[in-house]
Amino acid sequence: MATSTLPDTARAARWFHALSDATRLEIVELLSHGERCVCELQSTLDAAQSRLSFHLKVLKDAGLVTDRREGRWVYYAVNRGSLDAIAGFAAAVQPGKHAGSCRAACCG
Amino acid sequence: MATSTLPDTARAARWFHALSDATRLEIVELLSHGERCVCELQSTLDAAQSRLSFHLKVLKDAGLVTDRREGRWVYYAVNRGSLDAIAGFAAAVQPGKHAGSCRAACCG
DNA sequence: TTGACATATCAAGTACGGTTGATATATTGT
DNA sequence: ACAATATATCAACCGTACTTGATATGTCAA
Repeated sequence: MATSTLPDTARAARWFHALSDATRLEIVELLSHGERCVCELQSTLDAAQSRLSFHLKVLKDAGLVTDRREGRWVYYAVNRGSLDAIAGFAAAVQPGKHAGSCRAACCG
Repeated sequence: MATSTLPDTARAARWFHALSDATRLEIVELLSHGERCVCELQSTLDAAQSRLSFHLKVLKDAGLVTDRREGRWVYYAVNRGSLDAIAGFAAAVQPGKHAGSCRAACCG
C-alpha cells in the first residue's frame, strides 16, 4: 500500500518521535556541527547526565545518531543516511509526487 | 544559537511529534494522494471517528495539514510548505552544511 | 422543523514518555 | 589494586498522549 519510495511506517514513526523533543532537537543541532562527546553536550546544554544519556539512547535507537567510544569518552554523531531518509519522506508525501499510473488514477 | 536556516525548535518539535504516530503517518500518506474527507479516511483506515478526528487535529495544529469544509464534509490536505520545511530541517542539520565562518570554526 | 449524516469535542481510563537521583559499568592514571 | 572520570542503566514519580464511548455541533434533505 505504501509506494516503494516510502520507508516503512514504524521506522518513520521512530525517526519522528526521536525528533519530537526539544532537548533532542538541540542535541541534533549541536551534532550537526560535528561529533561531540556526552560531557561536551552536558555542559553546553546544562542537562543532567542521565537525562542526556536517555535522550541519546532514543536518538541512537531510532538510527539518527551513531556512537563511537574513544577511551573514556563516547562520541556521538548524526547519521547522514537517516536525515536523507527523512528528507526523502517529506518529498515522497508531497501531493502529486506519485509515479505513473498512480498519478493518473488517484492523484488530483 | 541556531543557524538562520533552522526553524525554531518548538515548531519543529511539533511537526515531528505530529508525525511520530503510525496512524498519523498513514493519514499523511493517504492525503499525499490528494485531499480526502474524514469519512473516506475513516473507512480506509478502519478507525473510530473520534480517534481520526483527534489525529487530524494534531496534524492540523502542527500545520501539517489544512482543512476545508464543503457542505457536510471536511476535506483535509497536506500542507506542502510544512513538508518543505521538514526537508529543509533535514538538510540543515547535515554535518558540514553550515555557512562560511561556522564551517571553519566548528565543523570538522 | 425534523431526521439523517458528517464531524468535533468531552470525560474517563490506560499507556507511554521524560525527569531525577541512585547505582552500575567501563576506562584510565597512579 | 585503587581512585577518579565518563557513560549507561534502573526505579520511582509525574505529566502528557492515545483510545473509547458518549454527546454536541453543523449541514443538508424531505
